Amino acid sequence: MKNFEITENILEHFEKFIPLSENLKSELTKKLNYIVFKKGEIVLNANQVCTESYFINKGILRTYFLKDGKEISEYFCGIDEWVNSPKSFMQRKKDIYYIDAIENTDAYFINVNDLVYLFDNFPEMERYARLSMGSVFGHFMERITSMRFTSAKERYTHFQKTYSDIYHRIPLGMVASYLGITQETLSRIRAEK
Amino acid sequence: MKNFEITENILEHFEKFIPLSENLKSELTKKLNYIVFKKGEIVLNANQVCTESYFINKGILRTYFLKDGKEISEYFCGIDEWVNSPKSFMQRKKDIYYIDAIENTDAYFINVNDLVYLFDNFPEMERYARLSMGSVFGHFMERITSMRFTSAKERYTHFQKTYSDIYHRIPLGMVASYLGITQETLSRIRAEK
DNA sequence: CACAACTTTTGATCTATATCAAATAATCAT
DNA sequence: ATGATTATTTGATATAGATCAAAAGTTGTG
Repeated sequence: MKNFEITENILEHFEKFIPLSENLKSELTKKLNYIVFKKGEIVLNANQVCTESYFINKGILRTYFLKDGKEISEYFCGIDEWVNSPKSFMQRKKDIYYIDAIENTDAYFINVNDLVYLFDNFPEMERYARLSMGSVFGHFMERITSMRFTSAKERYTHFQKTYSDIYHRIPLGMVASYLGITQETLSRIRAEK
Repeated sequence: MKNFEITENILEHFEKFIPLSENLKSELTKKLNYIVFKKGEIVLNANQVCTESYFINKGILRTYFLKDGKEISEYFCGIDEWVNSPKSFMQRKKDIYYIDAIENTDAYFINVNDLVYLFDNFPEMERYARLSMGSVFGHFMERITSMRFTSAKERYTHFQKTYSDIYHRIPLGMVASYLGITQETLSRIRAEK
């Protein structure tokens, strides 16, 4: 039995991009499920197909991969953001990314088959996907620039800005690998001012 | 008078993602135009709204911006790729990016209003946009990783792979800024092996 | 609540790449 | 073609941030 109240904020999220017909609203409510993760819990393992996309209602999920046995954080997602392993989810392939919960996290999720069903039956969902993806694009470009031409300290400042609501809740080591610097360097940067 | 032969390869490109109805084919043919740029020519200036998206038929276009008076290459596009200033084009805002021609370049182009018309009237175009954007996503993620955790030499090798067909036609200085290293370092990397 | 297991900090080197400077080499316009 | 620009290479030094090592702090669990 689905709780309508629960799905309110995610529906509002869709409505930032497209108008929702009653029909689509009810289909979304049918296809979306709700799940709770405990801090530290693995949401997705590497080397398996990511069949669900998660929309965070509370908490933080992280995508990471292993390089020389160490966890490299790829990105963090907080409230009102979608998380999945992009290539894996869209192409139904295995990929290197893990997803885990940095905090106790509540999320909606939708299965890839149900999403495809929505794409096939509600063209406005295609528009939603195009527009919401577009808004992520700019962030990626900024990050690439940030990685190329700024000092460790500037990158940390930039990180604080782009993740202003959650940055203080993420452990230092994870932030360091996200920024492409060592923990020691990040610790010194934090210490200095 | 539109030359149908000219538009063949771009239509084939669309058909990699979506089936094209005769109707959509004819609309696309109507909305697409053709333009030729000479080597060195500016396609788009910074600080003005990018109203056209270019699909390259021959040659190379480059997106770059200025940092401390120096050109920083953002990306290069060769045959069968779309080029525009993403934020500017999608949000009709001014942005910092320039586009110029690295070689004599022939391209189709479409105006943003015509593209919106197509999105509004052909839902399959929304799907095309979603799918083709998705394929760029993976490249962005790889590049971010490449920037964070690899040496200058590895980055150059990665660059040669991702731009295997055009990398040797791009001047060294432009490649260096794309990789986030100095010309001197890149020159030494090239010299060594 | 105590001790084991992480996480963060601090300190001492080391190194890849930047920076500065100048010499060649390639390209372009007259 | 020929000199003027512009791009690339080569050399000498400087430095941000890595690496290695160990201490201090924090967190979670029986």
